[in-house]
This record gives sequence, structure tokens and C-alpha cells, in this order.
Amino acid sequence: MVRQKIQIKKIDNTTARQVTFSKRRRGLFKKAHELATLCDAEIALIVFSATGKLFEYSNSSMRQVIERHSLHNENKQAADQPSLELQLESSTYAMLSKELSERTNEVRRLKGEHLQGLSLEELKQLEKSLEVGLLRVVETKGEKAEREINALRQKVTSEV
Amino acid sequence: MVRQKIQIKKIDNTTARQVTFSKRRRGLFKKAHELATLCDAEIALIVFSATGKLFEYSNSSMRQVIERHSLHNENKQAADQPSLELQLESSTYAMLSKELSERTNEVRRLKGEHLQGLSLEELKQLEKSLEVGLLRVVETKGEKAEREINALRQKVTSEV
DNA sequence: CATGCTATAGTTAGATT
DNA sequence: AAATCTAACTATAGCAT
Repeated sequence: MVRQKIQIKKIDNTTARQVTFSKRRRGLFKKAHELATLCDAEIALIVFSATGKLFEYSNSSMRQVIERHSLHNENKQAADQPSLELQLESSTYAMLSKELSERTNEVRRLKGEHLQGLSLEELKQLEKSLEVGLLRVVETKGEKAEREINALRQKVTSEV
Repeated sequence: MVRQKIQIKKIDNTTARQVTFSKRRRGLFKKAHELATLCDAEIALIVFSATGKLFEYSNSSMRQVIERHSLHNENKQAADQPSLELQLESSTYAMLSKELSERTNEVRRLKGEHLQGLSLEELKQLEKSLEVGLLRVVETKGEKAEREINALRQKVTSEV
């Protein structure tokens, strides 16, 4: 009940993480806007959620800020220009591919496949997760079935 | 003397503006870092002061985030003809993003989240899948536990 | 100028609906 | 799931050094 000071580390609970993301994202964008307005700064803020959704803010033009940023950094680099672009692209793909592969493996394990590498403790956690998931699905199914039955009953009553 | 609520508009006094910029910039970067850490988000934050000084933050690679951002926007535009190579790249990106998002949703449903949109039939299939998965996990857990116990027994026997 | 202080404004975690 | 509420927590405006 009493609010605790939170640790700055990844929030385990998916729902809580989602809610916090939404709340804090709003706060962050507001702060960015305030700083830009109060102090006449040029700001670009890009946020990708864990699920890949994009949120962005810029008080001027996003492209302009990014260009300005690249110009700033050109001084430091100036070395290998040709392959740079391709390197960047491949690293993004590598990252996306890695995420996709991790997610795919998670689905497999939740379907009881590819379990051989897991420890006893990991298996227990997976079991727990599945039990919780199953319970929720059964509950949702029950609720939905009940609603549909009630809807049908009402229809019948009103027709008679 | 008493702190007042401030208006969000450019601060006239140069000194005060500078001080506020420095303080709030720190705050903003801290918030960005917290959001990235807590919610597993990918963030790029670029700030140019009114005097042209650059400050930046990114929890992954700044270039990677910017590139992911520009790829995102290429999907929406489709207007100005990019090179064939870029077209291919952005469509690959779009495909990967789509798959990642679908896979993420599948994981959620298997954990009993985001079920509201599903039909009764889909819920039944999901339930079945979870039951099968749970059964396999429990079996694997049992087998693994048994093997570990046997290994321990043999060790004890050979030692005595 | 920059840094430290402190009371107040602002943000948000957890609960509720 | 999304909105609201509230008690804490956190950031920071205005001063002082």
C-alpha cells in the first residue's frame, strides 16, 4: 500500500512495465518540451518501446536536428565513409533479428518445445508462467461464454 | 523568495536561463536513462543549447536509433523514389518489425494477457495449446529431476 | 559563473474503479 | 485497458555562497 522507492532496473511484471512506460514517456516528452521552450534549445527525442513502437518529439525539425548531430560527429569520424552506412544498417537488422529470434524461442518454450537446454529452475518458472496463462485464458473464456449466452437469452426473451 | 509556479516560455534573464538549462538538462537525461532501463526501451536524445553546444544520450547506439527511426519513416512516406536497395532494405525492415510485433503478441497471449479481442474459438485453441505446453514442461521437468537424482545416487554409491 | 540549499512544484507507483 | 486518485518520491526555482 505504501509507495516504495523503486530500483532503476528493468521492471519484471509486463503489465506494470507497460503502464510505467506510458506514464514516464509522457513525463519525459513534457520535460523535453519544457527544456526546449524555457531555454531556447533544439531537441530531438526518439523512443522505441520494447515492442518496436516509435515515439518521437522535436521542437524544430527532427531531420534538421539529426543532420546537425551528424555534422557535429563528422569531425570525430571522417575515416571509413563508404561502408559506414551499410554497417549501420546491418547492425540494426542484426538487432531486430536477434530480438525476433529470442521472441520466437520464447514462444517455442511456451509451447513445450526446445526444452532440453533449460535448467530445473527455469522449467519450474516456465511451468508457473503456463499455469498462470492457462488460468487467465480459462477465466476469459468463461466470461466471454457467459456474456454470449446472456446476449442470446435477451434476444429470445425480447422475441417472445 | 517563495517559489512560484513558472510559465513555460523562454526565460528572459540570460543567466537564469543558463542555470535552468544546465539543471533541467541533467534531469531530462536522467529521466531518459530511467525510462530506457525500467521499460527496456531504445532511446536517443539530442540536445543543442542556444549557444550551439551538443549534448546527447542513447542507451544503445545513437546511430542505430537514428537509423531505425529513418527506416520507420521511409515506410510511411513511399513518395520520393529511393534507390532499389533502400526499398528492399526498408521492406525487409518492415517485415522484421511486423514479425517481431506478431511474435510479441503471441507471447503475451500465451501468458494470458491481451485476450479481450479473441473469439471463443481462438480462446479454446489457446487453452489447448497451453495445456499441451504445460504437460510437456511438467514431463521434461520430471525427467530432468529424475536424471539428476540418479546421477547423485550413483555418485554416492561409488563413493561408499 | 558554478554549486549547494531547501521549500514547493511536479511526477509517479500502487491501488482503485 | 484506460482513467483517476493519492501518498510518496523527485526535481527544481529562487537564494545564498
